[in-house]
Amino acid sequence: MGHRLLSRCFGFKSNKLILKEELPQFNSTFSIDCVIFGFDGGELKILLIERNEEPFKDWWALPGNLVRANESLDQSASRILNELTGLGDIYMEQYYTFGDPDRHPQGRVVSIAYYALLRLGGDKALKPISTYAKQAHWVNVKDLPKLAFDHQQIFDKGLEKIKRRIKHQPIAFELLPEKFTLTQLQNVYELILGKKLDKRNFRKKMLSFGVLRDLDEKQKGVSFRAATLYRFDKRKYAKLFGKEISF
Amino acid sequence: MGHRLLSRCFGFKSNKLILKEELPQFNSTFSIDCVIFGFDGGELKILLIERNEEPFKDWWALPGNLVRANESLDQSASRILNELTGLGDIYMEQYYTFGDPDRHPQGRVVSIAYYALLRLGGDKALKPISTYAKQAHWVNVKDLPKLAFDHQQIFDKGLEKIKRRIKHQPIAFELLPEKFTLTQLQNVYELILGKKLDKRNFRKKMLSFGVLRDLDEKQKGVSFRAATLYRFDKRKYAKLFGKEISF
DNA sequence: ACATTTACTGTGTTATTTACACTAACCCTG
DNA sequence: CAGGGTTAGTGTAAATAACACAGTAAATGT
Repeated sequence: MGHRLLSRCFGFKSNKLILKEELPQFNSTFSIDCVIFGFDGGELKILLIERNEEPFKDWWALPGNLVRANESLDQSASRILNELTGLGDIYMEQYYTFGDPDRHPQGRVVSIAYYALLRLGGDKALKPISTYAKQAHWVNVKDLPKLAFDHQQIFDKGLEKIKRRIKHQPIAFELLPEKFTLTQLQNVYELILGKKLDKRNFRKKMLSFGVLRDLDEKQKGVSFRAATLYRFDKRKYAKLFGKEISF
Repeated sequence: MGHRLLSRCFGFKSNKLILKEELPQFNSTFSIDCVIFGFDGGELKILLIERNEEPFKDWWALPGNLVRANESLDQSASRILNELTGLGDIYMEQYYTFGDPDRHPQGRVVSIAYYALLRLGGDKALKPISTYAKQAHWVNVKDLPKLAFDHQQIFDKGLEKIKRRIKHQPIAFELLPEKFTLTQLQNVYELILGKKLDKRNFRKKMLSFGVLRDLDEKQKGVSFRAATLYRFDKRKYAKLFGKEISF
């Protein structure tokens, strides 16, 4: 068992009393919780599950799970997302770890939080749910139900993080289809930053970074003037090295 | 024991094979590692310990320890810092969690990383070291030895984080004494950002934020023209709400 | 053709950033 | 006490970025 090794390697004396007090591993574990943001062209949503197990049975919660013995934290987060959505190769980022001793009513569970960003195609089906959840739903971030555990806090911090990040990093594109219009891009910024932006200034600035490729192609299937489509050009972005995008 | 409860609450079936594969808590725990930055007026340093235990006996490492059963992560980080330096009420911030399955040779140890910022008075004695370390030293960040475990990676990420943070948040003052000169403040920015800044522009911008109080007092004990002393004014900073400092 | 809806465009004003070099004050030494 | 050494302290002009603001163009549907 691990405690002997661990106590030695961290220099604790092998006094059982001290061990019981100091070492948490007999009654603890770690999990991943994910704030999975999705954008469907109009609303910013996150994926919530309805729990089918105690504690917090029937409550809504962030998708999460225990970390397996042989997977890294990033792998674990990807797996959780994949198990729910069937998707892989999704942008995810670890942003904070929550570890209050009493955040979980049944033991010490330290939870490492990730956010994910993806685009919601109209037909994106969720995979069948595993036993611990009854169902999963995309919920508008402006209309969240009460959440289990400290998940409201985890969500709040996640939203705060992407607010900061979108100002300097090209993460908005993760929420959009490959081809998008400038208006859609502006929508993403406005939803995440929580404020209206001036259209002309937004377009001027965004184009000035030189990271968008004009596709010479128009939007289709809209009942009004079609907008031109753009694509985010990773090569051009890489060449910005040093210069920072800033909103 | 916790596994039963935990497996239930996360919806795993109580099948021992599955448990062994999926649940890590039998051979795992979590620790805190701290990048403790100190500024002595000239150099930016971090506190390293020389390990006295396997693995990595005799290597230099970041101060760290296991999290105790009843303390929060923040409390644990503060305790580790206090045990080494005797100091309390120090600025600390959690910034990333490292959890590769093989980052620790003797078991799964997920480590939550914190950075701390403090000023080094000339006479700041370190406390006697506990059994797991032979000694602790302040080491210039430009001259770090090879570090144990993945501690180089943990340090790198910590430095990266304070680089970002110092641009928008008033953390530089944590590294300085209460009364400081503008030149000292500029030194801190230059050391952390890793580049020279223009003196006149720096002073102009810094003063324009209106968060420094001119103390009508001069530096003492220098063998040249004495500079005026300033203090960071938290009240004035609080009133900036919304407006952001930016370098 | 007309109404409706969204795409698209430019300029003047103000604030911020940048680049840049000399004098002032103080200490120390001879 | 004069002069050398060292750091403190100061201003301006030019370039760039930020901001406020409104009307025409293009496509669709009736």
